[in-house]
Amino acid sequence: MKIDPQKSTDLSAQIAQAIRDAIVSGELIVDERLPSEAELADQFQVSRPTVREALKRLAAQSLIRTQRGATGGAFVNRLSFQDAYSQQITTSTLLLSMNEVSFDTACEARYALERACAPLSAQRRSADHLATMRAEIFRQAQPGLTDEAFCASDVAFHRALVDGAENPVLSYQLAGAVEAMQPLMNMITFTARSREEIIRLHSKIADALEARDAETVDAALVELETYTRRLAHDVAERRRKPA
Amino acid sequence: MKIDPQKSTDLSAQIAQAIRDAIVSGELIVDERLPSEAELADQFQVSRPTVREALKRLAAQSLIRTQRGATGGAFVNRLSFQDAYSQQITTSTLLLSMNEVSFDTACEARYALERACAPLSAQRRSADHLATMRAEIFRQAQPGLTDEAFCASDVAFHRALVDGAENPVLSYQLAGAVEAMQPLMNMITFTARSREEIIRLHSKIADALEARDAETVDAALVELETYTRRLAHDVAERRRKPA
DNA sequence: GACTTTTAAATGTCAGACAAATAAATTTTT
DNA sequence: AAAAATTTATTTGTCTGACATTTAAAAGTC
Repeated sequence: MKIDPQKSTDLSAQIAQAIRDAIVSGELIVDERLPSEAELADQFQVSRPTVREALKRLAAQSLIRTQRGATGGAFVNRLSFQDAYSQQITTSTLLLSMNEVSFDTACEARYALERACAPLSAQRRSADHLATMRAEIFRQAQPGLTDEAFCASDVAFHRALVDGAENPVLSYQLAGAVEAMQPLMNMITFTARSREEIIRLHSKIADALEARDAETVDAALVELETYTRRLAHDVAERRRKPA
Repeated sequence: MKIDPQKSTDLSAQIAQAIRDAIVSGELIVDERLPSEAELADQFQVSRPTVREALKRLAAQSLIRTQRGATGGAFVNRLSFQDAYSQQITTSTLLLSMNEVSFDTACEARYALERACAPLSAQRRSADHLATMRAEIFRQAQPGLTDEAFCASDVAFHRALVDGAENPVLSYQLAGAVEAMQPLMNMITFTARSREEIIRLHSKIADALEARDAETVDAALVELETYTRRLAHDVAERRRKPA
């Protein structure tokens, strides 16, 4: 691991990259302890604060974890699906909120991906997944539910659908697509009528999954996508020329 | 923005989280300048190195960028699709390499997602996308191509397929799935015979996309998935009881 | 007015120190 | 001898203060 002191970028960024490369390439393996901050400072010929800045960069990506004390230090972290999930959700959410991505574009991507899970989910969903979906449908039918709570339940429903495919990689990839839509969905006001329709489609999906009927799940997802986009479109219309 | 000095976690982590929350919630908007490090140190009642560690954490996630000089400082960064891509690829790659994800699982996820793009790509692909795909197919047919180069070209081919859907959100989500497979694919030795078969299927995909025939694209992708999994399976077999 | 120089403000880096946590080694007590 | 308490060494976490470097604006000069 070497750094180029001539380079224009920050030393801490260079050091972080050097260590990151070592991890990605397998030179440093999971749970391996890195040299102490003092030793790293020596190796890279920089001060300890600079090394620490580099380590914090890596910690922010969950690539390392640190422990204090006699046997402490920085250790290569096994990136858990959980950590990967939350990073993906943060990144996806920010990406959508900062780049004027149209609702249609995001919605299209989300449903395209979700439909990719549907056949697998129809094949493999457990009773547990089904129970989660039914429970969320029940919650969505409660009167007096806020729009935010309705959206959150919607996300939980769709996550159960995705998780039903029993493929952790797929669940991970979808987490961003589904959760990042929530802020966009929150702009929609769900009337009693529209909630009813959504619940109807959710039920249709749950029923079809129970029957392991992939085609009907797909059809219901298409319907749901169309309906959601219509709702968003109406909101946009009403905002353009209000009452 | 407040932090709790009682909390057990690092001060720099708490400060980073406080600022991150402010960005995600929209309290801090794109291109807005954060207070200087000295001012932040004052506000949070910590020292400047601690503030700097927090800022480096945020920089590692591309949430802020820093500039030196008189009008410099830390600015809220507009998360570009490019930045989001690379983060996703790094995370996905590490996730797969560190968690003993089976080739089958990763492969299934990848092709499920890719097939989700196929209909859109058949509808919208430009001549440019097609040209890229043809060029990569041509490259793949070159004799003397290393396995790594063949894999890289394979990735480029599939990226063109995904990009053909003309949905940046979809491209972003797929980037991880497609690129993260590359290290796994690199474990396969591509014989002349297997390359021939892959090229045949790639050509079939390109032809179908040219004809805007979504169904054939889908069928070819299924074939390709099956074939790829068979190849990986054979490698695993051969490794278990060698020659 | 155009060019050069100065200045001020900000980040980048360094050195050295102390605090706090933690496990191992040592000592004391039972 | 075993158990408990204490000490010690190591490492990260944090602070202070300083200087270097970069950069744009302000001041000065022709």
